[in-house]
Amino acid sequence: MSNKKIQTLKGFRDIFPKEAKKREWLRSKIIQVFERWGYKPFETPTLEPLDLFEGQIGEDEKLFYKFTDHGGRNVALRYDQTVPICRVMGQYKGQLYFPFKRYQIQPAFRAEKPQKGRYREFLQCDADIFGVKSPYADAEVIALSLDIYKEIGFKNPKVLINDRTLFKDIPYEAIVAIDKLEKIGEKGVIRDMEKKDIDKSKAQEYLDYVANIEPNDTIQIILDYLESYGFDKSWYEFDPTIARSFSYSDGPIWEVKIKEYKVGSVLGGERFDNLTNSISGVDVPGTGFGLGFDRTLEAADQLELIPIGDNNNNILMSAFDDKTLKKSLKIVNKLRAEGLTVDIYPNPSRDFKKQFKYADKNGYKYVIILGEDELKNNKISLKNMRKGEQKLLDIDDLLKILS
RNA sequence: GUGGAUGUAGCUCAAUGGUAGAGCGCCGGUUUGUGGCACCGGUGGCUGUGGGUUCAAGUCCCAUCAUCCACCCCA
Repeated sequence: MSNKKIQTLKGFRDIFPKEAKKREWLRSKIIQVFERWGYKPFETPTLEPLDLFEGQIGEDEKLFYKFTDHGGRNVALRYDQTVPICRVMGQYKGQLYFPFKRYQIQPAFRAEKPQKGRYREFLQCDADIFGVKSPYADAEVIALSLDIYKEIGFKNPKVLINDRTLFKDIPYEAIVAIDKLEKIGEKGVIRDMEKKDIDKSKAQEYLDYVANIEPNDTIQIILDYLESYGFDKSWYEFDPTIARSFSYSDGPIWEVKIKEYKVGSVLGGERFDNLTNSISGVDVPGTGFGLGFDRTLEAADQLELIPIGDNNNNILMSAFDDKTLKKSLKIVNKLRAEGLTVDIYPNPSRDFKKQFKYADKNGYKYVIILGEDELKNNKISLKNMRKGEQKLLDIDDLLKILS
């Protein structure tokens, strides 16, 4: 094997047609729901000044894809969509009318070690409401979170909801540890806290405190909202142990999990009233979520929710030689105008073997043969690849049969 | 960043330290205008890379790179 072989970078993927089709399906489902809820599409640049992200997202700056551009500026690839959209909120303040609802579907880049359900370039679908402090805004985006999973076809999605204000007296390190309760258990959480120099007794105290937290008014409003909207009770739950260790979240926080998908949560959301201010000095409250497209896709795929796109009605027009091709093109044009999918073999050859094989490999149902004989008689032959039958037809009959 | 597993043909994998193989794929033929099935034939490799041990290394040792998994963190 040559050592000159160039391959995709770690954590980056090539997406083949079969996979791309699935992604297309899911993407359109998600957009459909966003649009139905009145959210408007938005896009931000792939590259931003490094300063935008640094300091806003956790303390671990190593995860940024950053470099110096040709003008000597420190730049970073889009790390998430929340921070850039907050930049937008500040930058265009006078031009925006609130409440402002937008959705955004773009790749994000994180230089993490890849593993299952985790890539260095991954697609995120964000939706946020800006300019509304009320918990009803949180309730809306949480309901939206669930509605998307409903629309995709999941039977057991569940949104776990909590409020960061309930944790006001607990240090950040403890919150991070408690967030892992479900995964590592009580003992694990306490061990984790001890590692971060929290007293064992203090750790236990925090844990007990969290276990006994009662839902506050905000949570209650959200839960009522979800119930009124008509979601099944098993689809949402107050969970004081979810913590989403985002440094910028400061109100309701939530994540969506899929019962059968063990990799992790597929969506995470939070209120971030101070983020816009800390980026641009302008006060704009916000709340919303980031949906992990790749994980959602994996989960949907695992549960076989994605319809298998078939080429059942797809057609291959064979190509015989220069003369017949002229006529073939006219026919192909007509068929496509009827909305049919017609592939034409891109290399005319009297040897049809390859062309039929090509049709078979691509799962096409029909092959139209227009060779010397057909041209002479002003007809075409239509072969049904499933049945193996072949008929000699007039052009008009062909149109009738196929459309 | 930490820990573990694995790197052999295009793919999935074999090969007690002793001549590198199979299945699938691909190409050709049985069919010079017909795929999928069947049969026949063929193409295929510096065993990830670099060192070391040995008469002899795909196999043992070290390093390095890559992939996967877990942790960390997150989607």
